[in-house]
Amino acid sequence: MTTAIARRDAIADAAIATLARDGMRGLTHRAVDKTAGLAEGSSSYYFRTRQALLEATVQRLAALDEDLIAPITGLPARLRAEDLAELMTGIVELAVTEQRERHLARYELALEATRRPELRTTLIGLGKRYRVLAVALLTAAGATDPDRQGPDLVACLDGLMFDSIVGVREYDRIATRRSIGELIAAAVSGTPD
Amino acid sequence: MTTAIARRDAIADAAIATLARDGMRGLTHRAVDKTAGLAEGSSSYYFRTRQALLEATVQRLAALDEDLIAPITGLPARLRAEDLAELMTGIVELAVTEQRERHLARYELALEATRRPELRTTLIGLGKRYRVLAVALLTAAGATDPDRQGPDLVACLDGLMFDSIVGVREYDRIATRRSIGELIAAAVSGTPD
DNA sequence: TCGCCTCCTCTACATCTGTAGTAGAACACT
DNA sequence: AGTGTTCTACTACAGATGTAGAGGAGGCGA
Repeated sequence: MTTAIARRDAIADAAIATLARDGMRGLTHRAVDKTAGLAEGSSSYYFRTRQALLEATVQRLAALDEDLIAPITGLPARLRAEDLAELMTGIVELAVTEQRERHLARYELALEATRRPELRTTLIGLGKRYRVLAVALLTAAGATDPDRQGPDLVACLDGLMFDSIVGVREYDRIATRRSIGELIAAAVSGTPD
Repeated sequence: MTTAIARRDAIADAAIATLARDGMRGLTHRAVDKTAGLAEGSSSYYFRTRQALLEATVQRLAALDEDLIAPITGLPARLRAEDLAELMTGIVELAVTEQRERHLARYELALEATRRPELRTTLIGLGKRYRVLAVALLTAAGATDPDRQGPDLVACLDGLMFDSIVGVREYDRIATRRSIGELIAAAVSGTPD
């Protein structure tokens, strides 16, 4: 049975890779089979409908991200703004380099979720996870209005990532570090209302 | 002849609507015909291949955005940060309400451009347009490093928009206005290096 | 060894899609 | 009016796709 789960994960991983490479249009059972190196019909057997395949893919995506988020949740109650900026820069850097594929798939699925409620609930959960984390971190860093600034920060970082991932702008760690530092500094020593 | 251009624009508009409603997967010649209220085969006649249809769609998108950008370029050399924030808030508000459809299509095409160089060049041009404008506006507002902060600001605003457009977060003008004000304030009175 | 059951692969099939050819309508010009 | 030309719409067709069922390989218990 553990093999079946592994097989399902492998298929979901192949779906992520296919999604990143060929987009939503290229995501077919047959393409996933090929990417996974499995016999034709395999993904169609494990996920009988395309909808089921998509749901498994978002869930896999959420699980992968969870592995990244979990270690961070247990941070100290107080945090220097510089350390927070460094942490965020690391996350962004990872996203636009090693995990580029995963995030491309996430953007594809985010758009698809516009039309599929079942995907939306999973993605909303994942988004909330990030936002709660950001609020906690900004609170620990002494932000002026973390409940608003947390979600904003997540959205801004995602925008910067999107730009680096789909745009031409090549990634520049120094500039990114400075930009993120500015964002966090604005939240921490922001103009109080 | 002017009719032919109008017809092409109408088809491209229908393609944008189709893209927003059904995604890249739902963008077929037949679906565009139906959305445009034209006879089957019309879009296939004007844009023989799907690639041609996609190219026309991004170009139409760029033209529509240009109508929005052009009036702003002739702004005064000096600008108060508050006025800039107000301007940007207006643009974002427009994007997430009336122009939601258009921006959904833009995100779809941005992802597709990952795989199609012909789309990429047009979208890159459009992105540059926005970035140059942002640099000019931030310069006029007295930002500390407009060449970096301009593109950053565009990316951040796009991230906020993406969140409002595909996410659950319902749009809140007051909060958005405050967030954008903070972003601009950070750029203007930012920590000098 | 035999029979059974689970898991997987292969195959079938109806439908959809991209693309291009063909025929007719509208129009301009003589 | 007649004729040629351009524009538009319909149709054809090969290939891809979603989905599901049939068949077999391989293990497990008796």
